[in-house]
Amino acid sequence: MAKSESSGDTGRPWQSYHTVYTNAKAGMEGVDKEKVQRIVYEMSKGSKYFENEERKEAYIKQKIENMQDQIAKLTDADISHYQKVADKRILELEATRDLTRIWLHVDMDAFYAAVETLSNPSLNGKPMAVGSMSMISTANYEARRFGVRAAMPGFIARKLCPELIFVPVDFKKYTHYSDLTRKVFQNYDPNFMAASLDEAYLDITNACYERDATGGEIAEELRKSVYEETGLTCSAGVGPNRLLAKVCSDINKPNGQFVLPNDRMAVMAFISSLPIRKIGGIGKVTEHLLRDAFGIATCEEMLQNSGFLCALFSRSSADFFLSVGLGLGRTDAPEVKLRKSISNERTFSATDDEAFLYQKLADLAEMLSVDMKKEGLCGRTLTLKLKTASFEVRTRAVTLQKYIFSSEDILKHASKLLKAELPISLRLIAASMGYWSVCSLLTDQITELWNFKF
Amino acid sequence: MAKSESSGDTGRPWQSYHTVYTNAKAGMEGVDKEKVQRIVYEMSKGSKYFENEERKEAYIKQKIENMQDQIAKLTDADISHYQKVADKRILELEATRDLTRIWLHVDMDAFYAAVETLSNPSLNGKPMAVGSMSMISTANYEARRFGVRAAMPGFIARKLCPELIFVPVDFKKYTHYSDLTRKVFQNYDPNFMAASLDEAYLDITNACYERDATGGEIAEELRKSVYEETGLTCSAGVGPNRLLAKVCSDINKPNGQFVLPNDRMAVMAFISSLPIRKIGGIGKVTEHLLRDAFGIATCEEMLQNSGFLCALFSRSSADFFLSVGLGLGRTDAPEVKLRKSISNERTFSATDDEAFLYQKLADLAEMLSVDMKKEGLCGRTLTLKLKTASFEVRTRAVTLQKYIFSSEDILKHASKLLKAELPISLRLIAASMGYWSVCSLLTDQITELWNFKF
DNA sequence: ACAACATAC
DNA sequence: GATAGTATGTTGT
DNA sequence: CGGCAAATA
DNA sequence: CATTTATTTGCCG
Ligand SMILES: Nc1ncnc2c1ncn2[C@H]1C[C@H](O)[C@@H](COP(=O)(O)OP(=O)(O)OP(=O)(O)O)O1
Ligand SMILES: Nc1ncnc2c1ncn2[C@H]1C[C@H](O)[C@@H](COP(=O)(O)OP(=O)(O)OP(=O)(O)O)O1
Ligand SMILES: [Mg+2]
Ligand SMILES: [Mg+2]
Ligand SMILES: [Mg+2]
Ligand SMILES: [Mg+2]
Repeated sequence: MAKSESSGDTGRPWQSYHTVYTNAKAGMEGVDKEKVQRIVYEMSKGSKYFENEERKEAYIKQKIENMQDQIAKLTDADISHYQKVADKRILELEATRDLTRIWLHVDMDAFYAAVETLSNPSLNGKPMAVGSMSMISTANYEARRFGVRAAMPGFIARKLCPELIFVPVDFKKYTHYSDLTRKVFQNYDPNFMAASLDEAYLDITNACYERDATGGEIAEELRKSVYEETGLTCSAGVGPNRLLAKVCSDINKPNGQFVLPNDRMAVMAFISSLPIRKIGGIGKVTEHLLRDAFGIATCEEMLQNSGFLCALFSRSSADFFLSVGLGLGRTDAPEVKLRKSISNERTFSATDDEAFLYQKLADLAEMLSVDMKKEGLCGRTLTLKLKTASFEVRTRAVTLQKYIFSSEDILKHASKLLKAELPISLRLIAASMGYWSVCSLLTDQITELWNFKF
Repeated sequence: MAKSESSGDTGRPWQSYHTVYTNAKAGMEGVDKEKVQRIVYEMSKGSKYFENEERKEAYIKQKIENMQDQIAKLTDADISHYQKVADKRILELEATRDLTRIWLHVDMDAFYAAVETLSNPSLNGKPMAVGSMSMISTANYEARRFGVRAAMPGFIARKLCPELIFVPVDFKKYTHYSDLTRKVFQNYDPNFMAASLDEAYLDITNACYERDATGGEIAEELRKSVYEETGLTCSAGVGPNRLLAKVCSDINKPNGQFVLPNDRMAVMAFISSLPIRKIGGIGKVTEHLLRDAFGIATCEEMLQNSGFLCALFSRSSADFFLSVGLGLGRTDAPEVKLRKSISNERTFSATDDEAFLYQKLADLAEMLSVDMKKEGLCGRTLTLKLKTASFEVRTRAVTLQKYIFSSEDILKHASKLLKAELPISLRLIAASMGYWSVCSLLTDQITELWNFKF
């Protein structure tokens, strides 16, 4: 037992430090991953952040071990029972398969960085990152060759690439260009679903029919049009559902596309050897958990372990894993969706100075109130989020009788929540409001009331 | 019964919340007391502090009712008995009246604030308070016009006066200026009695004789001299004893003086309509108690109720009340007085973290030990004072066989006292030492021992 | 309803 | 010297 | 002696 | 958000 899997003890400690940004991503092909990993580890080691990551890793390891124990405890009877459940469920899911729609996922290439390069063409060809010494939002492909990645702190990125140019984040620019891309998307699907500033899902079934074009042709045309309107390149994926389209858009990034035909065999072949981590919704923790507890690394292995998955996960999780194994995804028309929460947060250098913390909270309350007023929102649940000096995250919430939106009300209740945690040394505070069912949009009277103040 | 005194139920709840700083004081003449009272109430309402104040008020009310019951139970025989006791005692006290000495009480005007204004003349004319958002030690007269007062928390003061400037406490400055004033006092009475950093009692009988001057003239001269030496103004009261002199010094504050002649008729006239609260030693509770239980509001009413006072109070309290009615006070030469205790205390945000509380106690023990060494003191009674999260105050004491002074000894015994209270959530800890009769000054050997450390 | 996690951009 | 900000969904209590 | 309350600057 | 600190005195059990 102790003989196998003895890596980690043998003098390469960096191999066990995993971060979001030490992962495969488009543009990382020729990178010396070992070297990047080592530098990231050296720069992180000993920091409060690192220590917290270690605690988290230990917690996850524990969780995996618990799951292994549970698996070991399953009787043969259990196993055959859950296998039946799984098989039945697979049939039900299979029955929902819809190969009648053609979905396209489009994702801009190195979006913020590309926009900044348009604004300042002298950046062209040079390794560049958008963000600060503390945090990078994205990097262009030149920088990615050095291992520089979104979500990597700038000071580590600079170590990987000393000539790296830093450009501060400027949201106004990105929303402007985002709007331009969306004008293009509109032409192919008036009901397209924006997933973020730089990506969208389009149901191009009608577009293909109307223009008598294949999905691939539509994708070419759309990408060309986006480039003409914005000067920016993007990548596209075409497939029978949104989940697959998204996977496809990443395959030939940057400035490429990939089409998965609406054919069950093609889908199953595509899926079979696909690493589960490529699927949207499966992140670092789920990847490790499924690998270490079940030996699952590819999507087809989801199906091979379907009984165990049904035995150990909730209905909704098991359904998700099985549909991943089947290459299923949503094909339904996007519904109009209202936001469910609104928040803001700020990081500062850790302190237990209560006057300082209160002032931060007051600032957040004020900003939050302004944002709520801009959208005419009124909420009932207030959540205070705190990150301690040691990176531990806590949330504290209250649900009120009344719907509120003024900074005074927010501050009043948030203060109480904060007070209950004092004394405490913090590096971040967030204020968030939510829980408006429908009725909670600002009533006209209240709107008047605060308009009066302006 | 229910008809009279129905205030408090009728929508003005703030009228029943009394604090030390909602009281008459020099400089509060043009203040809208109702408004101040209301704001103080609004800012306090709902806090832990407020809730504790309510408990205390309820307790006092109970005490007053008990006293009323006792009064009601007095038989005619009791009454005439105690009246005789009182009359006799009044004669005895009257016999001690000494009109041969002239006492002067001098009290600096807005002392800390005035010193801070000397250090930073740009503060001149602006409302300013010395202290923090939690507690104000004093305020200048500009601030007092807004209702800002010593012992008022800063955050309430800011509500009363948004432009209020806060200056942190700086004791070194105040002792320096205090020393300067005392050099002046010395010239008028080499044995003057310092009552605090900013006030003193002087027996100016000799000074008047030597300079062939009246008390008023001496007071003028002294005040002028203090101003010349320090740049600070003060107020003075002159009278036949210390108690009266102190009352007088407040009458024409700031930068004023008042002389009460050494004449029995003048004293009785002065005393007659004087509110008892003006007398040093009669505070909020005694004022309410005497008013609500006996109907006593002025000093002369002390004499009119002398029988009841003797019936219901201890000998020493009754004597004090009667002498107040007679305008008597101490005229004897000040004896050298040794301090009887030495203590320090610290408030922090309430916690039940035992490691934290222990650390606080260790800090206090260390500070206390240092202070004791500075004065060469050694004590035998150690008192631990605790204030719970709900502002309840507790004290726990031990008297030891040995006299101690080292931080280790203090901590050792204080820890035991604290441990016995755990678990507990505290907002303040104090350590105090006392009980050295005479012998308790540091013996030479011990002195050597700790000198060795320096 | 609340709190902690996981995930994504 | 330095590890973000905004939003959503799931799980367990 | 020990605990609490009141008072003051 | 936030209601001090240091000392003395008196009462009660
Ligand atoms: N932690 C983060 N991870 C990814 N993107 C982030 C992050 N924080 C902010 N962003 C912003 C910057 C990106 O330009 C934008 C779009 O993200 P994403 O599409 O994942 O990467 P990208 O467009 O920069 O590069 P590419 O899509 O070519 O891999 O979102
Ligand atoms: N409650 C308190 N807590 C702490 N320090 C105080 C308190 N009250 C007064 N002090 C300090 C600050 C004062 O300047 C100093 C002298 O007090 P005091 O003579 O009563 O007031 P004052 O000198 O500030 O104004 P004035 O005498 O003009 O009314 O003692
Ligand atoms: Mg992108
Ligand atoms: Mg994207
Ligand atoms: Mg004074
Ligand atoms: Mg004074």
